[in-house]
Amino acid sequence: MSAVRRIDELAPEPKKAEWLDTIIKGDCVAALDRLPEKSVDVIFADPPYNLQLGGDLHRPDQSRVDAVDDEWDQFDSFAAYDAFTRAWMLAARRVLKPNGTIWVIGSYHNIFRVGTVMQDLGYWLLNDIVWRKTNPMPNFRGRRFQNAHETMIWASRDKSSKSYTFNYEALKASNDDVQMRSDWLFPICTGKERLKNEDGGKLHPTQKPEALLARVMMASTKPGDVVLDPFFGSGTTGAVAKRLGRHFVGIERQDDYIEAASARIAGVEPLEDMDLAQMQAKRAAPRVAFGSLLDAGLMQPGTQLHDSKRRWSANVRADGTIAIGNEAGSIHRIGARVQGLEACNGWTFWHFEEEGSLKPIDSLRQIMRDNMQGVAA
Amino acid sequence: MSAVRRIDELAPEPKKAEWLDTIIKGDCVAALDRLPEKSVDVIFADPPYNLQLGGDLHRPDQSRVDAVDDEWDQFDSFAAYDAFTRAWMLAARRVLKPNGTIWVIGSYHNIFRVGTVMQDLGYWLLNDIVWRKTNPMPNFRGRRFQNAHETMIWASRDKSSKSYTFNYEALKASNDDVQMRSDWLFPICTGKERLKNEDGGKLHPTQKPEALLARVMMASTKPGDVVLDPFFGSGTTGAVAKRLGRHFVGIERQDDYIEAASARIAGVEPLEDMDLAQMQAKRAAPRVAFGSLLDAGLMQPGTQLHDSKRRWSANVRADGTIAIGNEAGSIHRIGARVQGLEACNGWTFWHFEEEGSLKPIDSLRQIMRDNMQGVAA
DNA sequence: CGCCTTAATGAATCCTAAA
DNA sequence: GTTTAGGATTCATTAAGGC
Repeated sequence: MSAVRRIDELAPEPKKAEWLDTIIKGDCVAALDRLPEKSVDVIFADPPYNLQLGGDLHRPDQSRVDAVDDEWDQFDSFAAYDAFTRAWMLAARRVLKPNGTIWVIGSYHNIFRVGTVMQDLGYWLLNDIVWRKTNPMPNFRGRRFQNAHETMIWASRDKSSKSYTFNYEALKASNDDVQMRSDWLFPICTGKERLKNEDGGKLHPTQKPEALLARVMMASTKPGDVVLDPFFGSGTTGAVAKRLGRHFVGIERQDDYIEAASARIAGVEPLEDMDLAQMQAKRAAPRVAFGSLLDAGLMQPGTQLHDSKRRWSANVRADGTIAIGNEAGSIHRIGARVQGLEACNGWTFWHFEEEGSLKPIDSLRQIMRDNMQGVAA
Repeated sequence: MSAVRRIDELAPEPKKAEWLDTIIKGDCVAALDRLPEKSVDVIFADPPYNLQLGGDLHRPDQSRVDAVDDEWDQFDSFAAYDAFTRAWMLAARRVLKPNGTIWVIGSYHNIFRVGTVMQDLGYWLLNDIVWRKTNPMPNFRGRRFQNAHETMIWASRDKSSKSYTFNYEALKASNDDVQMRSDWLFPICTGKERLKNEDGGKLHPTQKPEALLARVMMASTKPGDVVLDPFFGSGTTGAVAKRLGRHFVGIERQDDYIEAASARIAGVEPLEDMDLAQMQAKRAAPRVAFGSLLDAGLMQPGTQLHDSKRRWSANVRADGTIAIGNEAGSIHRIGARVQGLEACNGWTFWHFEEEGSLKPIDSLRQIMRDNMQGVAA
């Protein structure tokens, strides 16, 4: 059980080892401003949305808002919340790697303002995810629908960042081989998982279930990634990150939360590397050129290739192209041309004859890849 | 079958009989400005989503996705979209009765801006409702979660309006005697319900299902109420209003939509009063994904799975896949692979050890389903 | 007519490494 | 920064066509 370090005052330009897997005490904007730019892979944020933010609310003109003053009107309070949101989101964006992504969770009270600010700051929305609660609090007055969900926004740092982490294949495999949808079903955090205070009451009003964070991290991070939570609270982000072999950084203002989160995370046992291994994505598999099948002797020049229904046939040539009559080109281009399509995956389109039946040439590529295993790229 | 009147130029200060159950041609702000203030009970609005699509998108079979690229969905910037939204929402608010409510539907492209504008204008948000689609379009490139829902915002005119219509008891009775949640499950609009153009293609790119509108009206209107739709389109709001014994007003710019909506509504037969009560929600059998067993703590990463005769063993990984050596995949794919089969039901094939005997993992699925009782899948 | 196979399609911000 | 080319990617439902 390794203790969790706490940082009361982060030094300017700190080394990574100083802040990794720590909880930083303080205001989230001030702490974020001390962290190096482009240093975290994913941010998970559960910002407050009640307007009593302990005097931290400032109007856009920097005048301070008294959060319990009934006199300021609705517009003032929304503007103050927007300014607060803009401030921490801007600071968070500086810290995020160019291909990093951010998750923000909220309810209808604040999520629309959060989403608007995100778009205005240049974040590029990837999905909005609905957390459907199996056991939500009932509506007691019977004047509205039971508020049975919360909303998460998942966004990349920029419109142009395309290489963000998304473990599509693993998510699909874990979901009975159909792609993961934007609506997730989880129970709210109760029972032994819920941290209690000395009175036996709940320590934190909005502790999120670990299962929710686990799916977030399994979807959008790799083992060893750094996950930052600027509103650390009870430390769910840290606990799940540690269990899943990810690094965390938490920022939190309240001492009681920091203490509880530290103890909680210290008690977490990380999973074995073997259990954390990532399912190999096809698009990440080593590139195999069709010509290399000839080099390896798995395919001979002059072999006839056919599509699965033998509508078309092509001839393999010694230079790694295939030809139909006078037309020659890659397995992909010729496959596309015969079908009159823009594109075609030649590996799955073309087949060769073996023992009387047609087998896709992709099976030969698999043999190539198996042979390459253990050979440095 | 009563014809639907069309109004090309609404007179100033028109009598109610002039505009009730009509379709007004023109820009929605101009038309709204002609209607009397505080004259409609509920507004349902399906504004442009500002989709901001890039190039073409193709399905894996290379067919092209017919995208929403209509002129009315093009905006130069978020600011332009905000201005458009503020204008029509302000005009709509003048027309709404003090105890009236408004529904606005959108996706993550626009709904955050819509919600922000609503709050800024003084609308008081009552719920955000998630329309979960049973049959959404997949994500074809595997780069995001399948976008499987849209969001509706339900709001009253003012924070102070308390006497808005909400048929709590009727909804609860129609929902197996549990209160209606904020997540609703409906199929998208297809089949015979979908209006077609002369070419047999879809008449309108975003026609909403009648079931969705029916629940909206059953929840928030009384028979005889007036429902206004400022983006009338194919006239779903009018068709459902007429069927449910409510009045409608539609505003629409395009002649072809007005004509189709008129014919559609003229063919609607209003329900008998008696039948109005029994609008029932459809429930689906809950589908359980293997990964959700891990989420729920019923299965731990690192657990060994075996077939019933212990010929093969596999290791459960944290991402919800299982692995034998280097090969990882879903319970179904790995089960199929070890047997050399095309397919396999992993739920019945794989077992785990408990108290010395092997139990199928399907028994854990049953526990999940029991826990999920009452929550539509 | 029924049964089985194939095709079509829906509010979509949907690729990426190498040259 | 650009362009080029390899080659990876889909779920539920309706409707039409074949036999």
